[in-house]
Parts: sequence; C-alpha cells; structure tokens
Amino acid sequence: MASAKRDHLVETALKLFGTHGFHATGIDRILAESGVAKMTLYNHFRSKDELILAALRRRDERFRNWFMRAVEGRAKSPRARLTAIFDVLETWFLEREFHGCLFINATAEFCTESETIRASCKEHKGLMCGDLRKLAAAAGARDPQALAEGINLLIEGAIVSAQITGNAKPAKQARRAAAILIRDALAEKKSRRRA
Amino acid sequence: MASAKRDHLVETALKLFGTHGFHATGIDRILAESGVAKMTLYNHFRSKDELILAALRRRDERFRNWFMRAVEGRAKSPRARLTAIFDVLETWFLEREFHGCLFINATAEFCTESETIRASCKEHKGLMCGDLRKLAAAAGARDPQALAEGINLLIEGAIVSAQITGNAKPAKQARRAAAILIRDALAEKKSRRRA
DNA sequence: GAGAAGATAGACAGAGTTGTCCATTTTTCA
DNA sequence: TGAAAAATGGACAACTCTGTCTATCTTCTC
Repeated sequence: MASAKRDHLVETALKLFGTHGFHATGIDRILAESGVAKMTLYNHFRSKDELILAALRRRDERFRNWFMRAVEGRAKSPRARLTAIFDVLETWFLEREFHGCLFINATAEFCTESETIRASCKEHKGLMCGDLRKLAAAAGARDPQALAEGINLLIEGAIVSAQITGNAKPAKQARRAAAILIRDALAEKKSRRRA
Repeated sequence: MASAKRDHLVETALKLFGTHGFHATGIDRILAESGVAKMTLYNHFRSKDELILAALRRRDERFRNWFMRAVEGRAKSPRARLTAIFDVLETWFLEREFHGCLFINATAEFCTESETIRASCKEHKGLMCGDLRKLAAAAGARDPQALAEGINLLIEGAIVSAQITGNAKPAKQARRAAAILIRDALAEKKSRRRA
C-alpha cells in the first residue's frame, strides 16, 4: 500500500506544486523530477487531481503538526503560545522555499473547478482554526471563538502579505496586532468591550 | 488608442481570469467570449502576459476607486470609516461573482514566473496600504502606520477566508477585531500600550 | 527457482496551448 | 468619396497537456 514510489511521487509533486503552482506543473515534469514511470503514477492515482489531493492531504498533516509543535516548543503558557504563533510564522516566511500557503494557492487556482480540491483546502483551514480555538480557550480568553477568529485572520493576512511583498515583515506586524487582541480578550471583566 | 475592441478584450479577460483563473483561461476562450478575432488581440497585446497585465491594471484602478468611495459613502468621520471598511468588504463577499482578490490569486498562480505580474500585484497592495494609512492618520491614530498594517492584515485575511470558506462571515470577524485595534490605537496617551 | 506483482520506457491519441500569417472586409476620418 | 487604419476568419505551426496502452524488465515472496 504505502509504496515507496507512491511516496516519492507525492513528495515531488508537493515540492513542484508549491514552487510553480498546480496548472503550471505538468505530470511529465513530476515524473522527470521523481524518475518514476508514467504508468506507475497512473497505477497509484486515477488522475492528476487525485495526486493533487494526496499532496494536499500530506501537506495538511505535515504542516499542522510542524506548526503546532513549533509553537509549543517556543513557549509554555497558552498565552505566550498565542503570540509565539507569529514568531513561528516568521521563521516560515524566511525559508528559502516559502511560496505562501499551498491551500490558499490551490483555492486561488481552482476557483470554479475541482470541488473536492477546494473542500480539502477548506477542511485544512477548519482544522487550523480548531487548534487556535483550543489555544485561545486554554489561555482563558473571554470569548475563545472570537479571539481565534481574529488571530486566524491575522495569520492568513500575514501569509498572503509575506507572499506578495516577498518579505517577512508581515509576521511582526501581525504579532503586534495579535498582542492587542489577546490583551483585550484576556482583560478583566469590568472593562468589558462594547459591541 | 483606447479602442473599443481592446477595451472589450480587457473586460472579458478580467471576468474570465477572475472566475476561472489565469492558466485555466485560454486565449481562445477569451476570444470566443468577446467575439473578437485573434489577430485583433495580438495587435493590441504582445502576449497573453501583457493582456493579464492590462487586466490587472484595470482591476487595480477600478477596485481601489470603488472601494474607497464605498467606504467614504458609508461613514463620514475617519474613525467610522475605518470600521466601515469591513461592511464594504462584506458587500463584496456577498456578490455572486466573488472569487477572492485577483491580485492574491495572480500571485498564487505565478509563484516563480512572470516577475512583472507579481510586481503589479505588489504595487496594488502597496497602494491599498497607502490609502489605509491616510485614513488611519486622519482618524488620529497614535501610530497610523501600525494601525494601517493591522487593518490591512485583517482585510487580506478576511478576503482569503471568505474565498476558502465560501462565506461572508470573515468580514464580520475582521470588523470585530479591527474595532479592538482601532480603539487601542485611538486611546489616550496615559494608557499607552507596552511593547 | 518459479510465479506474481510491480515498475519501466516509449509510443500514441486527442485535445488544448500560444502565437503567426494572409487575404479580405469593415470602419474611420479627412 | 476615397484612402488609411482596424478588424476579421480561418488555417497553420509548434508545442504541451493528460491519460492509455503494450511489451519488457525487476523485484519480491513462497
């Protein structure tokens, strides 16, 4: 089942889709780069779309794992972890191979086709949001859902800003804004925010 | 110069690039949809990339104009306008033809090719940020640059979240977070924020 | 060692891609 | 009205794309 060839294909596809995009990366290029025969690919995957889905699944699993572990490794208290998120983001943006979020990119490319691909992207973002909500709740936020949503928006915004400007600064900008949201969300009840 | 055919081509391309993406939209489709001959296109544009650039330029001009006017029409005071931004975003997200930000999508598709296209996207975002900074300054923010950056990230985040989830809620989430940033940025000096 | 399963190269189909060329028609404008 | 400019349709080149097929070669397991 977990063939080494299949594995290698997914890995190569992941790299190429990330650096060149989905439409711009042809099957032939993936085969050439991975040194695998075409029939081997079509033996493991029904179509290019299925290979894309497999790549997205792997990316989801790997990224969420790496991200949350990195956050946990950087700070111990839930509150500190909430801001550590943005330090981790910055290290990501500074990677040589940073080309934005694969799920955002996939959604952008498959605007109206491939419902399943878009669903996969939506699912990934939903799982990320869930992790954020848990963290916000652990930090004792007044409204964990709202804080998680705010932080999530700052993360997404930082990712696309970093991608477009080719600069890691948005991580620091987001960190600064997030600090304000966090402080507000953890403030004493007496200074309750109006709608 | 400003030929009607050329105009129609840019308009059709804009629509198709927005709904199907750049790579997925072939020249032939644009020609069929617009009812223009191929040689007319290549008479006005050196290549598909140049057509894309023209479409992006038009989009930039039109969008920024529409957006800022809509914001100004919704509120009079600079401070109220800062939050009105997110109401305008919501109306955008609710449009039937909403497929995210064309510039974010273009950056996603042309990760490593077409330097000029990516530069055009970067320029658009820079101009948007400039508008935000002016608004933040007019509202009397302690640090207009920082407030503009925070709001900008929330805008970008809301756009991609709305696109991925297929839902307009992120506009309201961003509005809520922005209100906190704005309140903080306009607070009296005595309650100065710590780093 | 034999047989099954997996992988291979390479040709191939059929469609789609951008871009070129030309002879003809339409439009514009002076 | 008449000349210049613009647009047309359609063929065409050259390439890339996904996906199929076959005959051959490895590799693994019993």
